[in-house]
Amino acid sequence: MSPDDALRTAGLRATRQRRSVLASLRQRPDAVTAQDLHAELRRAGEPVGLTTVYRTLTALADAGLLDVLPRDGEQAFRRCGDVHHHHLVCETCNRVEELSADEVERWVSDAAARHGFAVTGHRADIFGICAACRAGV
Amino acid sequence: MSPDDALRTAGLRATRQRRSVLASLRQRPDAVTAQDLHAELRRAGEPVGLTTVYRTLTALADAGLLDVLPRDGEQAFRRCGDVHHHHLVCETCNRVEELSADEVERWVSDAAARHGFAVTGHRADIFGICAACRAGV
DNA sequence: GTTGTTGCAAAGAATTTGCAACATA
DNA sequence: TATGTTGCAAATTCTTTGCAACAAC
Repeated sequence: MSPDDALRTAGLRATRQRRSVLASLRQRPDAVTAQDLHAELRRAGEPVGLTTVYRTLTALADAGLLDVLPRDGEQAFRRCGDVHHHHLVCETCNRVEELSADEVERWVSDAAARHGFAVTGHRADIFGICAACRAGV
Repeated sequence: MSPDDALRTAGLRATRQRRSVLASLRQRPDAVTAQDLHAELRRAGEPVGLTTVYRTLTALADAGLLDVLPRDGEQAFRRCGDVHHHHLVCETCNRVEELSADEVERWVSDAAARHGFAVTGHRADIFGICAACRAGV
């Protein structure tokens, strides 16, 4: 999905600021804070008001285009490709890898059905230490 | 695990305030905010300073006894029975049911091994609408 | 042109810290 | 008794809002 498509999906106009925010999010697989993203854009010479960063991230998260994670006292956002969230997270370098998982899909349907739930989404994260970090890189 | 054991595990002394916080957490399956927990304890006639609530929740989360979730702009905490987190969350009433799942355990090991990760933990959440909420209760 | 968006400054909340009195082991 | 804990008030963030200038459709 292109940045402009994403914005359309969220019912937002395509502005320079929002494109910058989306472009930055696309490049990073890990979660980022509004404060950090604001600082990063400023460093990159594409200044966007902190207020706008907050409003854009919140709007995208409301539209279901971003996941929200807690990150010591702050809210961190990360893009989520689709309705299914399967991640492998390194607790040392915070890098995130996407996973695909048929077993999980099946488990989700079965478990929800057993409990009488209508599924709207799911998330499966594995936390660990990646090979590079274990090697001390 | 008893409240006092939990505190010992976290390397904390057993005080009246911390026991109150833990007792309150035990009774609720859903996540709670430091602010809300503080108000609740005050209503229950077991006043604990807001500062202490924050410090206790943070310490327990650091010790791995609590999960931290984002809850619009605030951090919500919920107890997690063990290292495995499998929840069925109703997006309407926010009730949380615990799940067990062998399929998920297997998937976790396999996926991590394929990517060279050393697993430290995992989490699998299913979001949906529970039967009661769908019935309009 | 109409309506949505931006960003500043200010307000509002959440969370943390300093420190003296107090409780636990 | 030695050390960890509490809670108040103050200080620090993080996040939201009011509003006038500006940009997208």
